[in-house]
Amino acid sequence: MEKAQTLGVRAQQKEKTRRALINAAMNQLSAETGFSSLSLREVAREAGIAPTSFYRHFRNMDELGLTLVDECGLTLRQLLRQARQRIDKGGSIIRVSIETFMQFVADNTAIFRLLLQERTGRSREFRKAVERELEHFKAELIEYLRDEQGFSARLADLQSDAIVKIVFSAGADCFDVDDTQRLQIAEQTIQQVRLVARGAEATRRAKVE
Amino acid sequence: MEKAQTLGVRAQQKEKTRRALINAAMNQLSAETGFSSLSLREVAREAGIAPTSFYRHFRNMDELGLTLVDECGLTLRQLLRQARQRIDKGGSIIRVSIETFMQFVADNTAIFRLLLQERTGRSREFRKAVERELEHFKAELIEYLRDEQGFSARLADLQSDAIVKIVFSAGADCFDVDDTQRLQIAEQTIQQVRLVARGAEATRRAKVE
DNA sequence: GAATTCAGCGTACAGGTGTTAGCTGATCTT
DNA sequence: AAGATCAGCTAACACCTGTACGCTGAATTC
Repeated sequence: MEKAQTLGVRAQQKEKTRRALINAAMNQLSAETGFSSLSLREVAREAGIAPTSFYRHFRNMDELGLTLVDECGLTLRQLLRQARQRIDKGGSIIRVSIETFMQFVADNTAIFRLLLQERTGRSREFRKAVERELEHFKAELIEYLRDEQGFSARLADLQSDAIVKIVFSAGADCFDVDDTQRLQIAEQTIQQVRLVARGAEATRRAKVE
Repeated sequence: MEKAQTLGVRAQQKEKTRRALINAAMNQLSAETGFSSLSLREVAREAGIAPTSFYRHFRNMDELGLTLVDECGLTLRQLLRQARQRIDKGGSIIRVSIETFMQFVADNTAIFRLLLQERTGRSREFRKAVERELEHFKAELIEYLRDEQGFSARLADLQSDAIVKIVFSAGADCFDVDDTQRLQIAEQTIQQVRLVARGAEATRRAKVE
């Protein structure tokens, strides 16, 4: 709002319909259709503008899609960072992080599905974008494992990679599932991550001795 | 061939064009397009039949897609079973299985991508089908861990689930990658699976004492 | 206050889509 | 040998797609 005032009426309105387009795309994603079978015309229709006006905001649908991927990764990372600050007041970092993650998946199923789907689909550019997001998570995890837990660089990397794979994969399991089942999946994921952590711990000990 | 003789000329020819349709779909999948943006007409064209003749073989494109998913899972499982028989003559089961898996991904990128993609996409029916395939792998792994390695049911389940998640996720990392990088990924995956195994081992010991 | 910018619009086009209906002729059945 | 079956065909349909072109009028700039 504050920022919008300095933006001028024109730019303000433009930003508004840009958001409308993004929201429209997300809405249509929540349905059973994947992003690739989303149509420019339908998105424009739902956003309340003429099909041709779409081009005032994005060069094509792919550009919109990449924007969605970026936004999704960003909000998820912010959420997790907040969660980690919360645990400084006590609590298991594994538990809090995973529960936060699962809550995000439940709240933003459509967009998270986009993330997972485009990881393996469509253009190389899309896959790179998603991979970049996953790398962010991995990097933050590595930092934690090395600095706070004192793991070697190699072991921290190996561990982080495995954990990211497990957690995001578990996120995919939450799609056709109700709340109680989701909690079960979260619980199972927590245990699996602890399994990895324990394995890494054992490996470190074996190397030291 | 032997079976085909007893099938009659008509049914034989029908099976042939059915395969042509399946192959056509796989071919078009190898390109950058996901399954959802595959068209009945184009598939029929590549298979060398009229669009309308498609319906003599599948009720719609989804039915074709489900067939593809089933076939993919089947051949992959056969491959892994063969690999496991080979290791009875010595060799690490983890290494051989994962190397076989990675080789499959390299050889059948298109269809494996379908598997991963439809896991998170399109209709619920598709997701169920893929999930069923993943369950097959998990089940075989559980059996091995419980019977051969003596893990408890719960620990075998937890472990298998984590391993399947890691391995399939690693498969997705192989898409935009050359042979040497693929070998690196395989190596890393092997180490990660060993991490999980070591963690499970440590957990078992802790419980026993 | 005049000139410029530009978000959004309407029209139009060429091409693709899934699907229906009905025909043909080879294969199978009896 | 006669009749039934059925894989594959052509023609046609109603509809949706992305995008090019040029206009309008309000916001912005000078």
